[in-house]
Amino acid sequence: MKRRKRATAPQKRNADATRAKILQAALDEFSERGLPAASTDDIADRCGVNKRMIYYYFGSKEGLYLAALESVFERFVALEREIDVEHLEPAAAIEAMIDLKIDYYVENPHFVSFLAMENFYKARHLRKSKKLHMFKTPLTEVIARILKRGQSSGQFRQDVDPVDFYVSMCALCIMYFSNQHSLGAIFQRDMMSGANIERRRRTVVDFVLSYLQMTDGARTPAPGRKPARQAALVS
Amino acid sequence: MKRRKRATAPQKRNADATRAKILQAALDEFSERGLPAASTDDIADRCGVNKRMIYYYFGSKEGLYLAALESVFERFVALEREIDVEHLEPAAAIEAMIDLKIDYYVENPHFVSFLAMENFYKARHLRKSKKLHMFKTPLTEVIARILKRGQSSGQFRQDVDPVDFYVSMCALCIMYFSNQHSLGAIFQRDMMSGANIERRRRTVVDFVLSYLQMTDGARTPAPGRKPARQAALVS
DNA sequence: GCCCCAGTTAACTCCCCGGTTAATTAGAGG
DNA sequence: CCTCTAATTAACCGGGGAGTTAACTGGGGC
Repeated sequence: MKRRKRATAPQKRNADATRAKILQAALDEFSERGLPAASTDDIADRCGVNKRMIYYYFGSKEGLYLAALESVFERFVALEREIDVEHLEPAAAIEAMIDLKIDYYVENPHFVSFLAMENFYKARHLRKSKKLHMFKTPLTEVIARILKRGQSSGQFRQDVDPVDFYVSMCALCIMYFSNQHSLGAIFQRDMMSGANIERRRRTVVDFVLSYLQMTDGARTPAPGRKPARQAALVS
Repeated sequence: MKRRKRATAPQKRNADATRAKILQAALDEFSERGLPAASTDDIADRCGVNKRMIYYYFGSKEGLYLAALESVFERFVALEREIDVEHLEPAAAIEAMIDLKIDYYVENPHFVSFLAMENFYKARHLRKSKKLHMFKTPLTEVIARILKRGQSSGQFRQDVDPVDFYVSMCALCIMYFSNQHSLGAIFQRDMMSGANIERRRRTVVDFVLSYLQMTDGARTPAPGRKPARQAALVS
């Protein structure tokens, strides 16, 4: 009799529920303390599961970390895949994407933490992930289409590389959150107050649309612009 | 006879040299492995100094980390303090600041690492620093002056908050480097190739100047812009 | 030439933590 | 009701790493 399937009160002997509880606890622990400082004992305590279960389901601490990392990225990319802005005016579509990103960062600090952590460790684990190919953000293609629409209607400039543009948009959105603590400490501001977040949102939209709507070549070139200094660069 | 002062071959019994060697090793170790994974034994080995010396000079692993963090920030702020762009045209001055930042990030990955690490740990150590007040970047004032010049000559838009603007400029510059590994893995690009860095430099300058030179109100407002959603925000 | 202490050393302690062993039990299938 | 296995548990192990102890020494001051 498999009367109770799962989803009711998860008591004893429920593989999926146990796995899920561990994963959630890992998400919390890793994003709070970081990979090296996180302890498997604490993760087990957090979710009231025997430590051995971590090794039973995830093999090792690193295996658990990788699973947590993947789950965070999967959810993020899934959201970006859902967005539908094809029916919007190009400028409104760009704005909608910025809103999506900022809202996501506000509501999912776990993602911001994992991204920062993973970059600190040179994306060692991300690169190892078999799901890496799934993490290529679908937004670059959405952006490419929006840009094309905006360009053919004459609203947007012509010389925009979608990936490069995506990085810029992303930078304007995420850095405020990923660096909120140093910025907050140095400028003595509460970066997470509603008013400040809204101000940020407006600035980002303003920046991005200014760039896109700037007529090609209209920008005053700085006089005496020195050529790119390749010599100073590594590799 | 204090014949050899220091700076020649630093052999035995040289407090300053020992302290400096430890600090340098700490810089390397912490930025490579992170605060929790860094080991005092390894730091001692790295610079050929007895582990006890770390405790003699810095009190604890955390004390050493704080000293390293402060030294990294001090050097960064010192550089920003040195820059002189008052003689340049406003647009060229902005460009010079962007160049300064990008060059610095390219040449000082330690700074990028420490900044990311410190933010991951919610700026816990930075906030504890007695030198925190020294880390308020002098660039915001420089920026304020440049903006004023650009505004009175009619080249720049009027409604720009210096701190907000600084954050945006900084975001466009640093995120490319702080997130180089995840971006590189996902987009399969070598973010640190000379050509890609130069492309980045041009894009950032383009973004920032487009924003500043955008005539107030010239930007097409997106139709149907929904009002700011305060409700969705935390606190 | 001697004293004294800042600077240096090796050896040690203790505990935390990742991972393992082996025994135990819930419950599905026959 | 019995069996067999997936799931769960407690107890244990070994290594690494932060921090300490106490002995020692180079060299400046007198």
